[in-house]
Amino acid sequence: MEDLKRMAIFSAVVDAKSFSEAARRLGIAKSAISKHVSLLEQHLGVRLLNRTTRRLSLTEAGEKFYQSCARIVNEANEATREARRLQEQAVGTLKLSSTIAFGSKHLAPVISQFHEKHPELKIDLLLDDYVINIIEEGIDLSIRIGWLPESNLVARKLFMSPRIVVATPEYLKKHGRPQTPTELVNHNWIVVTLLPSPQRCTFKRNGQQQTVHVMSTTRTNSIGASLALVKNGDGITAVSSYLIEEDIKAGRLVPLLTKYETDEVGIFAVYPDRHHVPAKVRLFIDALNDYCDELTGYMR
Amino acid sequence: MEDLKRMAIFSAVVDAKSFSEAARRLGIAKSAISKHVSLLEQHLGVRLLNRTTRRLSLTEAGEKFYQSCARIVNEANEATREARRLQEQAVGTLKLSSTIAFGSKHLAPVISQFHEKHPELKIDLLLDDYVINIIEEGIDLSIRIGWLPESNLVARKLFMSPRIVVATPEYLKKHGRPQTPTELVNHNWIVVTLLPSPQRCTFKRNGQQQTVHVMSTTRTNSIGASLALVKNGDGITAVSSYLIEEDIKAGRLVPLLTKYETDEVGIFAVYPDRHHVPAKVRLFIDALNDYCDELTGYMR
DNA sequence: AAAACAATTCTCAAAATGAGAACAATAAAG
DNA sequence: CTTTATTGTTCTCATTTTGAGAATTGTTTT
Repeated sequence: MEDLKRMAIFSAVVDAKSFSEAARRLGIAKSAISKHVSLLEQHLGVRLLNRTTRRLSLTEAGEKFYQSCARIVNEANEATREARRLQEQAVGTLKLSSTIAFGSKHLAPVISQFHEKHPELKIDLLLDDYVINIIEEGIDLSIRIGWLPESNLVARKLFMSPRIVVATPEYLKKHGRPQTPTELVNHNWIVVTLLPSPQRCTFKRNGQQQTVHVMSTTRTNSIGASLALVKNGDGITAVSSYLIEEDIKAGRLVPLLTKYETDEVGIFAVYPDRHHVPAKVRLFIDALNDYCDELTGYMR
Repeated sequence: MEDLKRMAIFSAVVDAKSFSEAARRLGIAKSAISKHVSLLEQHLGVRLLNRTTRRLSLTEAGEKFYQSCARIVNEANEATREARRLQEQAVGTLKLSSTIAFGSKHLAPVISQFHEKHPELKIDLLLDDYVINIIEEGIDLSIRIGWLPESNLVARKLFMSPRIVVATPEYLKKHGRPQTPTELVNHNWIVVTLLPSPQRCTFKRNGQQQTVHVMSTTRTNSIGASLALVKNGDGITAVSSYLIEEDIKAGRLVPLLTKYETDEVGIFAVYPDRHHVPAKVRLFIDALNDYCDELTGYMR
C-alpha cells in the first residue's frame, strides 16, 4: 500500500525513459526519483529497470509491472476527474427528503422547475414524517420543520413560519371558541408527536409569555393526518401557516387566538457537510431559497 | 499522485465500513485514518463519506470513487504478486547472449537440458561476437570471454581456459614450426579484433615472462572465423583450449610452444545487477556452472 | 442517566521526504 | 584520445509528513 505512490513515479520514469526527465516533469529532484525506484524494487524484491548512467531498459518483470502501473495511474486520474465532475456539475442523483406535507405542497413545484434547468440530474424524493437519519439513508438534502441545530449537520433556514391555532367553524360552534390560551385545556388538542415538546404550547402578548399544557386524546406522527383530523372537526391544533393559507381564506378553517403571538417554527434545509457541498445540493438550495423568498414575499 | 496511497486507505475504510476497523486492519492509528480521508477529500474538493461517530455512508461521488479505488488496489496487489512470481519462478523469457563459438558449442547442450527441467521458461539465445550492450539489448545473461570487470555489471567466472597456439600440420610443414615465442613474428598470425590487445601475446617459462608483437595480414572479428582460417592453413593463432580439444586429438591441429605457459583467459557469466537476480538467471548460472565443472573436470 | 464506542482534534516525537552538492559512469564531440 | 556534457547514485541536512496517544465530542445501547 505504501508504494502505490512509487508505482506512479516508476511509471513516470518509464514514460520519460529517463530518471532526470521524469524528475523534471514531476517537479522533484532526480535524487528523489532514484530513491523511490530503488525502494520500490527493494520492497518488491525485484529489479524493474536495468540502468547505466546513459541507458534504461525494463526487465521482463519491470515491463509487466509497468503495464499495471500505467493502468493504475490512468484509473486514478480518471477517478479524480470523475469525482470532481460529480462535485461541480449538476449530474447524478439528488436524494431529497422532507415531510409529506411540505414535500407535496412546496417541493414538487421547485423540483419540476429545477428539473427543466438541469435535465441531467435525477431526483429521488423521499417523503416521510418520521425523523430519519440522513446519514444512514444517504440523503443529500432534507427539509425539516423546527429543526434544532443537530451536531455535524448543517441547517440553513429557508423561512420562518408562525404556527396558527385553527379549528373548523363546525367544531367551534359545537365546543366554543377559546379566547385565551388557558381555555385551550378544555379542547381536544391534536398532538403531533414529531415535535420536540408536542403537548406544550407557548404564547406571547404585550411582552408576556405563557405556556400551556394542552389536553389530548388524539395523537399522530403525521402533520398531514393532524391537519386532516382538524378539518374533520375532531379537534384543534397549531399548524404552520404555510400549510393552511388556502383553507383559512376559503373559511374551511378559522384562526384562533390571533391576538397572541405564537412561537414561530423554522423551515430548514439540512445537509450533512458544510465543506465540499456538491453542486446538485447547492443549486437546489438556491432554487429552494428563491421559491421561499417568493412565497414569503407573497404572504407578506 | 500524492494521494494514491490515500485511495488505498479510503478503500479500506469502505471495506471495513468503519474508520476504527480499517485502522485495526491496516495496523495504524484511527487518527491517521481520519486525517488521510480528510486530506483526500480536501484535495479532491469532494466529500466522499458522510459520517457521524456511529454511522458511515458513501456519497454519490464517494460511491463511484470507491469503485475505482477498489479496482486500483486490486490491480496493485495483482501487479506486485505477478512481479514477485516472475522473480521467484523460472518463468517468462531468459535472454541469453554469448559469442558464436561458445554458444553453439557449449550453451546449446546446457540450454536443452535446462529446458527439460524448466519447460515453462522460454529461452532467447542471441549469438554475437561483437561486444554488445547488455543493458540496451535487455540481456539477462551474457557469456563473455576474457571479460574485464566492467562497471555496474556483475561478472561471475565460470572457468579459466588456457589459450593454445595452434596451426595445421600442413601449415607447419610449409612454414616451419616455431620453437620460441620470438619466432612467431615470422608467421602469419590470425588476429581476432575483439580481444583487448589483439596483436600482443604473452608467454611464461621458468617464471620469466615475455611479450611478443605478432605480425598479421589477416584480421577478423569472429573467433569462429579465425579458427576456420587456421584450419584452412592460412596462419597461426592462439585459441581457447575448450574450442579445439577434438581438433587436437584428431590431429587436425597441432599445439605449439607447449613448454610455455600462455595467459589464461576467463569465461564469465555477466549479468546486470547483483541484487534481485531473478530465478531464471540464477538457475541458469547454476546449470552453467555444473556443466563447466564437469567440462574442466573431464579436461583435467 | 450511564456506559460503551466511534470519529475528530490536538500535541509531540519519529520517520520520510526531497533538495543540493559531490561523485562515478558513460557517450559524444573536438 | 582527451574533453565535455549528461546521467544515475549517494550523501547530508533541513523540512515536511506521519502516526501514536490522549482528550473531546457525539451517538447508541443498557
